[in-house]
Amino acid sequence: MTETRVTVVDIARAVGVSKSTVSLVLQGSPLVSEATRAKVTSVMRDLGYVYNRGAANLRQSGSKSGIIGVVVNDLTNSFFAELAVGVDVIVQSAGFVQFLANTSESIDRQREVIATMREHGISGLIISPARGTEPSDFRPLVAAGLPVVVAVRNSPGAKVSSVISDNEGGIFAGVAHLASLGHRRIAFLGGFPDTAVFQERTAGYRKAMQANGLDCDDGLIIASAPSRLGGVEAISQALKLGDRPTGAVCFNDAVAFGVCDGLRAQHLEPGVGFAVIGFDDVIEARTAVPALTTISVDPQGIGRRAAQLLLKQINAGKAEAETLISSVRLVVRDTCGATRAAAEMDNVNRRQTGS
Amino acid sequence: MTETRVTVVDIARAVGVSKSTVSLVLQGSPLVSEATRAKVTSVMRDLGYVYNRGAANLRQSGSKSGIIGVVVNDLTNSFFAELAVGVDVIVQSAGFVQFLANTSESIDRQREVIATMREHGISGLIISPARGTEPSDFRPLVAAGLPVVVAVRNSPGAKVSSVISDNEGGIFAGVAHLASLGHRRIAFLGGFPDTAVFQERTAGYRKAMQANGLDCDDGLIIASAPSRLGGVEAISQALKLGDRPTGAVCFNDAVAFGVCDGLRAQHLEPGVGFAVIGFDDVIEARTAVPALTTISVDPQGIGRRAAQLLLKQINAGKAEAETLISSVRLVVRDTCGATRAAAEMDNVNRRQTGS
DNA sequence: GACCATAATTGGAACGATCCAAAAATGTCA
DNA sequence: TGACATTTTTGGATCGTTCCAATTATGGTC
Repeated sequence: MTETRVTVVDIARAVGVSKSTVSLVLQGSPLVSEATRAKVTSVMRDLGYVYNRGAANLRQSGSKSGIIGVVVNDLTNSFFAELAVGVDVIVQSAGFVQFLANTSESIDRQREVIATMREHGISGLIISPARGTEPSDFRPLVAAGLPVVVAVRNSPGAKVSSVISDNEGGIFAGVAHLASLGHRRIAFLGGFPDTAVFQERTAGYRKAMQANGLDCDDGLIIASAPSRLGGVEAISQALKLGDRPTGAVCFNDAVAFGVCDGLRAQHLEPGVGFAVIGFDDVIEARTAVPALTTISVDPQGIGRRAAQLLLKQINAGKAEAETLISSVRLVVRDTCGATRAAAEMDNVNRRQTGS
Repeated sequence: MTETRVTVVDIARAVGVSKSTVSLVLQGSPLVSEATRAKVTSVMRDLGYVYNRGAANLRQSGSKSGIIGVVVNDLTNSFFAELAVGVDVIVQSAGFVQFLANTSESIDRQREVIATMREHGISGLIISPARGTEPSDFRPLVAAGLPVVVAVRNSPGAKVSSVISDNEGGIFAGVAHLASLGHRRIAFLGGFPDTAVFQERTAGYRKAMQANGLDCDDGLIIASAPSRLGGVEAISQALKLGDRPTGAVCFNDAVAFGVCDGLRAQHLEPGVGFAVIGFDDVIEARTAVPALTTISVDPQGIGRRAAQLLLKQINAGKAEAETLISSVRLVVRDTCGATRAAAEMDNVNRRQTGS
């Protein structure tokens, strides 16, 4: 029920020094004698003093508030939750705090959230932009000299740093794997074509098809919502093609799961009649049946690297826009047919019943 | 590259009014004329003005900073990620922002994080305390008049509000379900006994055993780490008992998955030779094979209610400590044997091969 | 046009810290 | 002891906003 909060002046009065001295203690200045420092800190503890950072960075020029804004588009997606944790690890150990907000893919909410963060004087921003974010949306931020790092979703054209995963390389590896298993007609399923991630992944697809001497028919690229439902739609469309594909790399794991659902509806078993590869390696990929072959990315690592990059820029005052590409790796499980082929070799009689 | 930030005085000068008038516009005061309001807002936009909230709540007595601190013990656990999202939904729609931090179950980190949040003048705190948090840890917070809501993990003895799930009722329902399937020896597996959650869940277990006329032998309660590994250990211990249990309710889903692993190691199939019920209903519970029967809680709902409770307290100035209990429900899937019993009835020949 | 009520505007003093130049205390040495 | 260097300490002034009392503009009425 202490109505009045304790300030430096209260401390100063109690100790018998000036507020300037207390301030110096607060900043750990070497100018203050050991004796007074001890007295001051002791009294601070006794009176239950809490530092008022708002008042502090009012005086301190610029915004060294020590707050890092983190904006993600979907925190319920464990991919982004991991990302946020990665950021937090670095940010906390650097003595900063994290301001986390969720946009739920809403541009409006994203705008509001960024505005509020700026009002609170964030020292930097890490953002996984909502779909439809324009490069120009970052303009006022960089103009104000605010360090910004874009994570996961690239924003070409915006003059900001970014940390993304190796979308092209990942899909390339997936396609190459299917080709090595003997597939000739390989589809790319899912994703919105108006996103940078889609562009990068289909680029990897095209390169891999060519590199493996396969026919790169654009009809084999079927866009859809990047969701389970989108996957169902994409595969049903793919199976209607004249020269049916025998396998597919998918935009992400959600699409891949949808593709598996769609295959079963057509009495095809993923990994037997049709090979499926996802992207992300979400938790369920491991535990699903059949387990999903997928491209594994390290969201926490991306978060950590984004945070490091941002801190570097904050300390450097103003650095060049820089792009980091986080490597990915193919995790072979059951839906691509590779393990199954080996198992069948082993015992022909297993698992006769479908459903 | 605009070195000097734009302030109300700049706006005032540009428009030709006093800073006080600009301030009134900022607060949406009805005292200012429509004409000037329009001019001011327009100039604010032109000059790219950003409101300095720090300076504002320096003047505004007390801390109506508009920041809600949220502390969770493990954000990588989707349960807590969902909780944070639930909080965010309410908090954002009320015009507040969320300050999210992760403690990774570290008391030290929790202390640091709370201290930093206070320095930034949070208006309230929602916390899922790290293991080992003492009720006395909340003392200075409530003493300072800071509204606090404890979520998920109760902290009996601390004079703070809390939102928890119906641990007792959930376990009661699980035990009752197993009893209705004919089980007589039912174990409770996993969890640290020194936590409030454990106490509540075992209380539900004991009540249900008695209510169903079953022998409530304390030897059937086997504690362990609340993890997959802990589950493996707990079940191996349970199977060594003289009068072996035929089913178990587990502390949480992670333990339940571990129990399934342990059963298979003993050539028992979950849901056939032994019934298993989890708690939480994490995402993997649905997709695992066999799918986990579990007590479903609604973490996002808990988050929302915690946020609502906190906002109520913030607005009310100072309210009584209040406890909300979020209801749970039993989700019957495969590991309890109920669906299997039905399926066997249907077709005796299905699924002969294990593993 | 004088009067009044109401509407709109305005300086200056806060808020709680930091910063700076300058003062006071302390130590050193001839 | 005095002169000087060095270590500690200290009053304002300041950051960008809100608050308050006081001032000025506006409109209506007789």
